Amino acid sequence: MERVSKAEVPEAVRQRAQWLRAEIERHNTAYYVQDAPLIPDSEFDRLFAELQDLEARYPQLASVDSPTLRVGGAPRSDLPPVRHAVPMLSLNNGLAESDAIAFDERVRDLLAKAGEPVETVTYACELKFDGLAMSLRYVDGVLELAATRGDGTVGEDVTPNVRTIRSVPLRLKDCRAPVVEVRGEVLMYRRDLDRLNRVQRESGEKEFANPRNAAAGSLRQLDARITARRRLHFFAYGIGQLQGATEPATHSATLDWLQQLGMPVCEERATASGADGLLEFYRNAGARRADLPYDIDGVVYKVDSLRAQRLLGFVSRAPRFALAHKFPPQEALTQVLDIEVQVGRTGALTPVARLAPVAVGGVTVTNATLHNEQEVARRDVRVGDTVIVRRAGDVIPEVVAVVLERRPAGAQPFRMPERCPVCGSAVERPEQEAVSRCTGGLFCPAQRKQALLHFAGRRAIDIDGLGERVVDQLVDSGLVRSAADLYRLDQARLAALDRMGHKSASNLLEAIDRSRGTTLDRFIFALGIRHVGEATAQALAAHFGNLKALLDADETRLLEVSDIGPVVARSIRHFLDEAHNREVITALRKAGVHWPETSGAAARDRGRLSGRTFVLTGTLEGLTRTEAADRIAAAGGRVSSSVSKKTDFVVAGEEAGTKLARARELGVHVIDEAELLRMLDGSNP
DNA sequence: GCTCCTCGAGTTCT
DNA sequence: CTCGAGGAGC
Repeated sequence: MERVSKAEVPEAVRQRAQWLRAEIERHNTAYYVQDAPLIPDSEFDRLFAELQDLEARYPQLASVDSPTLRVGGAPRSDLPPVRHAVPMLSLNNGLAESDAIAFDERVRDLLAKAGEPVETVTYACELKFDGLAMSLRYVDGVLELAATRGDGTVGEDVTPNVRTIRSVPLRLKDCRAPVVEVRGEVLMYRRDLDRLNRVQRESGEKEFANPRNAAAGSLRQLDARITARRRLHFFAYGIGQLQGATEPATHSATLDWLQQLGMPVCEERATASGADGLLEFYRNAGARRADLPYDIDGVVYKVDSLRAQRLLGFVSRAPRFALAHKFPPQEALTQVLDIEVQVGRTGALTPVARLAPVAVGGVTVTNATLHNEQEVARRDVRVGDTVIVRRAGDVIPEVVAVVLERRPAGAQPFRMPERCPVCGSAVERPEQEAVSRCTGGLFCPAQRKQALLHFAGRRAIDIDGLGERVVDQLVDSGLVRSAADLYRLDQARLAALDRMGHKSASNLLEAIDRSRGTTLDRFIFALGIRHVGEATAQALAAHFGNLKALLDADETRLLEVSDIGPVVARSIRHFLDEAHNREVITALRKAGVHWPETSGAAARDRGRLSGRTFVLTGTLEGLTRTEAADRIAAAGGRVSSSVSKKTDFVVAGEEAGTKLARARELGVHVIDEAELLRMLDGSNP
């Protein structure tokens, strides 16, 4: 045997630990004291985990003042402090499924060591809300004190504010216990946050980055009337101090009891057996996540038996009987490598942030739109900045905020170029409009390319295989200048292009040929007239019946079409008066593009769905959305894009989103795909 | 003149 | 999917 000297702590490690401590303290202050987090939770958790890991490997590093031994920061001074009778602890975190499995193993291990082995542990599973932890003290059944968690020992008195939350009972039902402290979470529903942020934006106040900050900011208002205007919710998930009553024997029974007392308890809870049960709950919650009206950042497992909980006890800052199993972060930090300006079909210039690739919510994000100049200015995003990127319930990533303190020296504010980055034409921004536009028109290659892509689009002329790559090549090589040129392409010239084999060339030619047979509304839509989208194109086609009537119509005639007003009429007339556009239309017809024509308003709705308005949402099984829309239209029905009182039916498929929710709100009839098919078949008009 | 309803346009990634 | 703005109805 040999004596092993105490492991030296390398200097680099010591310095890293010191830096981590300072950094964590700083963020704690920002988060708890200033209500203004500098970095996303996921980033904070990562720093915290790294420090914990270092301290575990080099125990000499652990000091009494290490932030790993504390729960949070100091309470803000302008609200009265409250000392919790029973401390409010935080939970250990896990991200991977293996963390849940390890948790279950550890629990069984410890219970066995404590002399009470259990084969399969029963757990109470709940959602982990993205809100603010709160303790409500009821004395003789009456709400007497409401306090935030603060640092876990001392929080802040926010009683007047909490009284304004409608779901918090001011008096418990049939409660004989002299003192009950209810622990739970205050949170804000997503739609209420959106509403609040709109108000903040309009009044020039700062917006809240997420529901938790909004809840915290709202609760800490010194004027409770402001809190009352912000719609907050409360869910109870446990008990602190309890006098004059015995706590039920299991955690799930405690929640039932709280519910009987009139406390709001989230219905999304269950008991689960063993690690498999935990993972099932986790996956289930993950799938339901987008449907919930509030944000959750994971789930919580607690050993259900209170007796077992007591045996397991606590480590320094968290109970051993509970685990917070988090979802992959929806927010991440990354760097803005560049801000590029894209040119759209109408010449609109859109600044886009090129980002260092970063994983958010399961995908790698490299781009995020910055919408327009005002938007960039509002967030003051600059090249070189470190930014918080979020992929919320929806799919499209957005830059939430800039981490100002990581801005490199000399970073320049973004300026919209005065000349189009593609064609060099002047850029104009009409007074009072948000978007800047390239004035180059079809002279600008970018606009020409976008116009071609629009023309070839699925909902327009529908040329399969004519994507961005091919259009780029066709335009750059000078083969194609307008949509009409597409119909003059031949095998030899196509195959001469890069990465265009014989097979794909003939496929494309075939698709172009197929597209010759179309309908008038698709043709009108394909032209890409400003302010004329699918619906307006359909209205025009139905009203005029043939192309000549449309070409000959003056503004007054156009105004007779429903849904067409002065702005749209002028835009159509302007487009059709342009010699170039007339030439392209003529050339297209000469090239054999054709459609059935009628003499005018003859084709009146006679279908069995005539007069009915439909809205499609979610993924249908047998039909694509486009097919369903076409068939409804063919039967005389109308397909609209948003749900309102005037909607007759909402057709909901899998993973239906906000439209379904709105339909329920308005009491609009919701049907499924099978029912739609029955209506189309006519068995049930 | 105000308000609600719809449509158009722009956008990400697999 | 969301925002902004055009259209229509009150």
